[in-house]
Amino acid sequence: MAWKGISDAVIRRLPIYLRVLEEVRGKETCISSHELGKRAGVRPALVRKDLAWFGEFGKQGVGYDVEFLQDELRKILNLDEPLHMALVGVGSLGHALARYNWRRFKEDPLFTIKLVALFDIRPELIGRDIDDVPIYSTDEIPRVVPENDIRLAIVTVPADVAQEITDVLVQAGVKAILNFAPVKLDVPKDVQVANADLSLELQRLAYYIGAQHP
Amino acid sequence: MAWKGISDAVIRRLPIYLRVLEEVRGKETCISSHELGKRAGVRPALVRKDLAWFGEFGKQGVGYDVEFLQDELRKILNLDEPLHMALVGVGSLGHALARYNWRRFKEDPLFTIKLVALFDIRPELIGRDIDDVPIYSTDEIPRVVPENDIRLAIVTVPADVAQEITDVLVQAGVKAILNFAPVKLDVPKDVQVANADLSLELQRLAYYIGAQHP
DNA sequence: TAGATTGTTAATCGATTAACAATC
DNA sequence: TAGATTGTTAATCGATTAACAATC
Repeated sequence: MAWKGISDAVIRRLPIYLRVLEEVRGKETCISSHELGKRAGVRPALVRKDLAWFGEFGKQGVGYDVEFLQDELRKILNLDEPLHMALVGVGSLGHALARYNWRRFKEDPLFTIKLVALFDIRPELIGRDIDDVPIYSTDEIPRVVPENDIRLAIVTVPADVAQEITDVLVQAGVKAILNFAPVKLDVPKDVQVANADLSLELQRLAYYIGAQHP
Repeated sequence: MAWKGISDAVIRRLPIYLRVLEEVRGKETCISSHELGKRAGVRPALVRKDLAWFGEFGKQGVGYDVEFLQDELRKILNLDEPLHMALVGVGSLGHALARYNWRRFKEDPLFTIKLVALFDIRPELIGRDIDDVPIYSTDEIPRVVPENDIRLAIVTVPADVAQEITDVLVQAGVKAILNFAPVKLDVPKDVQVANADLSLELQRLAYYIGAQHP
């Protein structure tokens, strides 16, 4: 689905709501913005405002139908159909994430993000697979990405080649990147990057240590 | 060091500035807010405002002394002295992060966050080590954490035990947690949590796929 | 019906940006 | 000195919260 001009702050909360709905599903058929907010760590007014951007999903005096809202949120987030993902850089972190994602996908039928290709530069890895996901040469990105309709990629390559790999991925049609390399990636405006920069997070956390910060 | 009431939005940018300074160091002795901002992806006015919270580090007409500013930022972030960290949950992700962090620490003398203990529940792992960092039983957290002055922890345990482990860590004196488990952790106000929730990030990215979002 | 809860508007809060006097 | 750039104030922008009429 496609909405325009909705703030990323809103979009970030939708997957959190989705997680709460998944927890609640089966136990309750209906949930109020108050309850949903409490479990998500968000004020009820903000829950209602967030949802109202996309439609009128609730009933006054009652709340939101859990399954209905879940379906709607999944449509909004493009999680109602399989989404093909690649991972570039099968080092120890890449390897771990490949296995992690695969397990997630196997266990949860609602997790539609499917890892379909791995890429690495090392010849000894190419042609092998991890949990049935094949490892290709990075040279093959321009062929394999379009062929498999891959739109999403995880980047776990060393910092010094991250930009280069990103350019190739974007050129091949990737629209969103989860970046673990400690670099700010330059991408066209129609490509989204989420940074999972562990060093930055750890350095930030360090600030809150040592003193009695409230 | 201890400052009060400074927004987390500001703190999050300091490690980014620090990274830029590290890149520039040796090449330039001085850097302007304009140049620092350009490399960090932040407007110059905001760079100056961020730094001004902590002191007057610049010189009019000149800019900021690179090494001096680096030192100051490192003091502010508590990165001027070693900081001991633990990792709980030596699964494939935990294992990868343990190796990653260790390498980072070895290679970069300025990276002072030191991984000193690993914890897991599986008997076959206990007593072994990863790159010389010993694996203890999770039962040992209450003893090992204070003994090693561990203030920071990475949590890579399954979701259903993450809260329980967190409670034990906090009880033992941990002040900041980098959480990879897909759960919202409840902690006292004086403990900071940074979430590295990959599922949430991937689901967010999914939103930006499929339509021509600007 | 009476109580509860939505969707929405207006008020508040906080963060970013623009502008500029001070000064190196 | 003249040009450049800081630290800081005021203006703007955007996001959150509070309040409430509508209505199930």
